[in-house]
Amino acid sequence: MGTPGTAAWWREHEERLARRRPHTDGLTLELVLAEALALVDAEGMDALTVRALATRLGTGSSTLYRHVASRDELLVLLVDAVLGEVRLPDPELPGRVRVEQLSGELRRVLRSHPHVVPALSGSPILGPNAMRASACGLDNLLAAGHAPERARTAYLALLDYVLGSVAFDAAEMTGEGRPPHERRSSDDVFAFGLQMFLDGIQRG
Amino acid sequence: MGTPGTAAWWREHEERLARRRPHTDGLTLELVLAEALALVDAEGMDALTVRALATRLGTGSSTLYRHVASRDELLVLLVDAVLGEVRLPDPELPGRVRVEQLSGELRRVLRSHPHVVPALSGSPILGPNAMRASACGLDNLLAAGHAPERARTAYLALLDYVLGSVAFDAAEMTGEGRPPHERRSSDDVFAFGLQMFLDGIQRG
DNA sequence: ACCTGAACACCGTTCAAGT
DNA sequence: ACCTGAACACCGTTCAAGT
Repeated sequence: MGTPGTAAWWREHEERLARRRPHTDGLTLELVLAEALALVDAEGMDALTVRALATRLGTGSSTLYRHVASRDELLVLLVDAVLGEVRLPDPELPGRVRVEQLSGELRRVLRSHPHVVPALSGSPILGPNAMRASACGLDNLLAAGHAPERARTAYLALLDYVLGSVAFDAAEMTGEGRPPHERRSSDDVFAFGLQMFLDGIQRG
Repeated sequence: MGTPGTAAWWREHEERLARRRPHTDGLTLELVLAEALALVDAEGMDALTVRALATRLGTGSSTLYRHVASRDELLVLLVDAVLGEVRLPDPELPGRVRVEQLSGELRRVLRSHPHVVPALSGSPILGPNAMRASACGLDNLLAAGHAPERARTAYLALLDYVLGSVAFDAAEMTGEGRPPHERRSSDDVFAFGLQMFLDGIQRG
């Protein structure tokens, strides 16, 4: 079945979903993922054990393996479930505004599930919700007037920046141990970097 | 003793190192970390179990706890050990060149230990080697002519970008499943984003 | 005092036994 | 056929017993 998170794995996973038949236990993959996210949000990633999740769902751990092949697979699905919360910007807006809105929205969603963030760097981000946001991100840069080649490169660089700003929160040194006037809120840092990057590609 | 990776924890850790007395087993923290890094580089982060590391060092797992308080602490120390490989740029060079060189060097070092990268987002990055590179990064931007406030913000944004490019470029869509002419090497993407950002702050 | 074997309380995962 | 209790092979960590 391949490694969870790869493009080939996602293809097989979508197929499996398409031909799934209802389980006789009351569970669905959607319920499992919703409960997993609630558990991670409430108690952190270490608390997401197969056993703890099963208990919250009122079953034994082996039952969960009928919905998910492994804990790794669960994490991959969880990341894409979170990305499903991203709302795409109004396509009537100008390209640069859409770029700003989508970047901010991705950041907002990920920061609302902080314990999921470290899982982002564990495997590729190629699920359906990731691809949906990704296609939008590329479109926005094309709409902003960049040639396809350049738009793609800019999109990838921008994604690295947005994900980096969430994952590292400026490596936590925005503040700690410094006098208040030397602190930057991570929102300020993010907005600054985003503007500098967009200014850079605009005038290139 | 506090959570591994926080500023307070690092302070206590440095104190503890200063007043440590030699162990009668042949082990030192440095040896433990070197072996841990070799193990992670060779077999990945999951292979770094306390037991496996102990076996490689020719002891039992409980012996390691005389050098490291927990596996979490080991990971924090491992990240800083990797950052110790970063070579700082020649201070005679112009500011922008130094910014480019330090960014590229940080990226190079982290990519040479890919299995350590996910651990970067697990805790703050505040160890002595991190701080050394960090001070250099800020200096470079000051030398490039930016006011202190702006230099600090730009430094934090740039760090997010560099770390993001390392943590996520593997994790995504620079290529997989696309025709060759649509692929970008992640080095191209990184260099492009870096130039756009530096152009942006230069003309601001 | 220092070290460490053996034990404790977990964990992800499997599979034979139940329905 | 579907489900799942009980077991397997681990894991990080502790601590009493050894030197």
